[in-house]
Amino acid sequence: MAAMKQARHPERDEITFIAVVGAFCDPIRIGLVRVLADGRERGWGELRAPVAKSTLSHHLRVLRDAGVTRTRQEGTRCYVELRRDDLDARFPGLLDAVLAAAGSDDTGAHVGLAGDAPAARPESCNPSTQHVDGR
Amino acid sequence: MAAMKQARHPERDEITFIAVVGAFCDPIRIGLVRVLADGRERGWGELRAPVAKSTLSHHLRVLRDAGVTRTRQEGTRCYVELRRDDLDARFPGLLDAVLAAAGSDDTGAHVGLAGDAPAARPESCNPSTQHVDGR
DNA sequence: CTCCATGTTCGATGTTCGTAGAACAACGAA
DNA sequence: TTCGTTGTTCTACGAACATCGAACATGGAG
Repeated sequence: MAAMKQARHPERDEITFIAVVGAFCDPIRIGLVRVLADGRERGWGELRAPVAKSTLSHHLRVLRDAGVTRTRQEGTRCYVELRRDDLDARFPGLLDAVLAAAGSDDTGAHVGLAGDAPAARPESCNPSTQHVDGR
Repeated sequence: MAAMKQARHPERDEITFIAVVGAFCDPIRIGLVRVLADGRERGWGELRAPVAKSTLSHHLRVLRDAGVTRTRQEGTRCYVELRRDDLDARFPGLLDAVLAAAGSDDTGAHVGLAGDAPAARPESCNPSTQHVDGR
């Protein structure tokens, strides 16, 4: 995989409030959480955020270390998903309230999935023009 | 009052998710919010936090600027209270979820009111009898 | 008016955070 | 093996932040 060592995820009981809230403090990370809010696992490559890949990797690490997401590796790819079950068990209602609040405020709207807003191209595997959009 | 200029509080509609979550990121501020969670207005002097008064002033300002608390001045004293109504209206369920989460984690436990906290204040006595009955 | 108590603001300091580019590591394909 | 893809880690830098002490401003008490 792109990562040599599989970062460890905190156990459910090791998830702390401060770490979780800290993870929610950044618009990029909130956007990522919102993208993952439907419960589906997403590939790294699907994620679209207006930052360098190293920065995106950093944010995903913060989310993972806080126990907000779970990262899985398969071949050269990484897949990320929300740890909704653990978060709901640890802090009941917190995730839902945060998602609702962020949604009503449209926080993190500049984060999305590959092929969304304008003319959503359902073409999944299309390695042609992979130009970095940037905004 | 101790403050020459009355800082303005954001209107309900001006409260943003990021500002609120940012205010919740610090243990001291979470402790303050927890102390105010019972809905009662508290005097500045009642608050007990392990920081310098200028630092406490700073944290109270962050909370106020974020729209989390409301500060009122009377004479030389300041009184602070939680803007629960506005927060609940703006972000339903968020405050309750945060309070529950912080409570279960005991985040900000080192913040309290005059006349309770078990440790760390052997000789708190001030000339002026600051006896607060407390709860 | 002159102290004194109460907070705010300013200046300084050390730390954390978000960000990006470059180097690196691991897997799949040619 | 060599190359291309995919992420992670390293390093660096500027901005933001938490913290404190000192100076200041305001209102009440004497």
